Amino acid sequence: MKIASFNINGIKARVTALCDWLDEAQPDVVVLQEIKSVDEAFPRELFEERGYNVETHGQKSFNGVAILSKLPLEDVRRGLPGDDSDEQARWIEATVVGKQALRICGLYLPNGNPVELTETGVPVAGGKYAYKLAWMERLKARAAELLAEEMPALMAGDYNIIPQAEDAKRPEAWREDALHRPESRAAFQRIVNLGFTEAFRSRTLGPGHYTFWDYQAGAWNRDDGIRIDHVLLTPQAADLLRDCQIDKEIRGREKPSDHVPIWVDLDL
DNA sequence: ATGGCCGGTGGAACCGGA
Repeated sequence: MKIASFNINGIKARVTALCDWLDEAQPDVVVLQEIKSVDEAFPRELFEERGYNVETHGQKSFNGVAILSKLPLEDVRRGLPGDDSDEQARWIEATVVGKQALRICGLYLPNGNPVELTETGVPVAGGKYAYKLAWMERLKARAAELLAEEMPALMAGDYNIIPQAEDAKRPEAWREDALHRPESRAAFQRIVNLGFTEAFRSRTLGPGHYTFWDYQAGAWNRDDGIRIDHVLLTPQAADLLRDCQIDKEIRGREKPSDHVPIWVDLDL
């Protein structure tokens, strides 16, 4: 079963590029981020006519996540638990019903910039960096629940985290950035440390593997990228991992997203 | 980070992104 994650940066602008990639890559399941659309405006027919079941969790203008699945989806949940006042659409999960059930979580983790700190180095309450770190605490809590269920499950999406220096072409440029600051990396590592396997790094070592290239300053032409889209597997899912790849060439096409898909192949 | 952008909104600039 091939399961992909793709931050499309706006469904309206990405209809052609997304459908072309779906037709070629033939993923069984895709989690999408930044659909930037309300549920009613999402062009679900385009995917239904390709055999996908469609579940969305959108909002106007920003954020928004979705799941496309060729197999039936059950027990769909929208919104990351832990803060009822959080209005941002960044989390959707569902169970894919096949021979064996697989729980799939799609996430769009907050960017966190600009980083605002008090004189004592504490993130300013109400600021974007504090929101990012608080969101990651909620993610850790949900992640721990997932592990406790002891079933094949994964959390895939745009984590907006550069885990290690080798995950950026120019790591020094990101040292103080919300994507790579020590607090951000530590929060990501704490989640992995609960018992997850980071799919890509479990199979591919070394620098030069990226999932995002900025539209600005010729970043793509310089291969000035960062690796910020990740797939985290529970032990029961990690045991089924056959492959994990980044579809890099997508970035060089017409009207691309600034992210490219990452996918895993699981033996189920 | 950066020389250089892009998408959405709303119908011009501006916000948000990473």
